[in-house]
Amino acid sequence: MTKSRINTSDLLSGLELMIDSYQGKEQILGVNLNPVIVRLSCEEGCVKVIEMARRLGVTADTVRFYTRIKILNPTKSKANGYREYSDKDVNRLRFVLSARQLGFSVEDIQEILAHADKKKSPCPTVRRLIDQRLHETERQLRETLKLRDRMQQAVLEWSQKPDKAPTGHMLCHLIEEFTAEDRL
Amino acid sequence: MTKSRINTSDLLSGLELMIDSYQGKEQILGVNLNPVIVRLSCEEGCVKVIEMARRLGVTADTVRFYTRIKILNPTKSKANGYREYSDKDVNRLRFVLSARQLGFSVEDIQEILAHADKKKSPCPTVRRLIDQRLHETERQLRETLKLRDRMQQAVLEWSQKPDKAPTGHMLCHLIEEFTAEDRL
DNA sequence: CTTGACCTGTGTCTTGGACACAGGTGTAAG
DNA sequence: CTTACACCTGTGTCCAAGACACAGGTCAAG
Repeated sequence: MTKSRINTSDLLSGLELMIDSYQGKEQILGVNLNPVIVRLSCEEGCVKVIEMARRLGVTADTVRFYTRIKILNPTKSKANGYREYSDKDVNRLRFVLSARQLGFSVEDIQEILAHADKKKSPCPTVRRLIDQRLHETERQLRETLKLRDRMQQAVLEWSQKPDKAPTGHMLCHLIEEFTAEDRL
Repeated sequence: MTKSRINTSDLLSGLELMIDSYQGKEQILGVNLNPVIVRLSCEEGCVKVIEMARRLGVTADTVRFYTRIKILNPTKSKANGYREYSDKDVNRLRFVLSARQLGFSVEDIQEILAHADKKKSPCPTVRRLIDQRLHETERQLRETLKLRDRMQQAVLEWSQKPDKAPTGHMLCHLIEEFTAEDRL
């Protein structure tokens, strides 16, 4: 992210970003931005990996990852073999990231997208899956909570205790005495 | 765990378990159990993988795992190459499991044991590490809490909404409408 | 002798990317 | 034209803490 000088690509990126935020308001501005957009992209609605990542605030590796596992299916430039992501791909990735924010696993998302791609409503699947994931998250939450309480209790008790060297049957009295009294 | 018939090994296991719980109380019983214990074990204080696992309530794979990464260092029977765990190893594994319960990573535990094995007090390390892990656990807890709240909110809102088929620019209106209104 | 339980070492799988590497491409500057 | 550099490609490996698999050896009971 350290830019010592401004290059054309950066300028175009910034311009695209501005255009993004004005999309749907062309009539307000009194201009049609589409020609500009088209001029900016390499061929036709082409977005390459880094652009894609920047637009959605993730790393290029994340975009490559979702491409690798076929959640994203960009076309390939005949000229140089570069991946070309369409506006639909951008939307699709946005969807994937939203779903991840809701606790769906990547596998869940593949299942959901499989329904949507067959024009069938993914909603029943979505409702079923979030119930599962919510239960798991709640269990996870309870466990993490208990772990934190144990850890806090340990820190508290240990603050009253001195350091000691290990003995024949005691490796660390802090840990061993804590769990001993903890269990009973 | 399905035992259709009782074999010698099971009997011995049960006996050892009983003996375990009576350790240190031989004078009360008026008998010295040591000869019995020695008779039960294969050679001298030998405990094999499954015995080890059973005693501490973990799987044999866990015992093998800690052996593989050198946290446990059993001797090897010259006769058949079986690992032989000593009472010290049992203690050591108990320590490891206690430390895991307190949120230490396996790597942490290796560091702690390295100190103890050099007869140096592991306590300063233990205190430093639990501070780190506690902070991480608290961050984790906050994140899981936020995730759960998002998920609960989604389930709540979705209960009022119908299923819909995907459209050209909408893959699943539940997810996309939720995050759209969520972000603003 | 066979059966079945147990043992060994080694390798692979899990999540959601992150990182590395070898080699190709596009473009701006010297 | 060359060079430098940013970007692209595919592939492979890594993370944590075990779980699981597999091929082959060992041992006691029937």
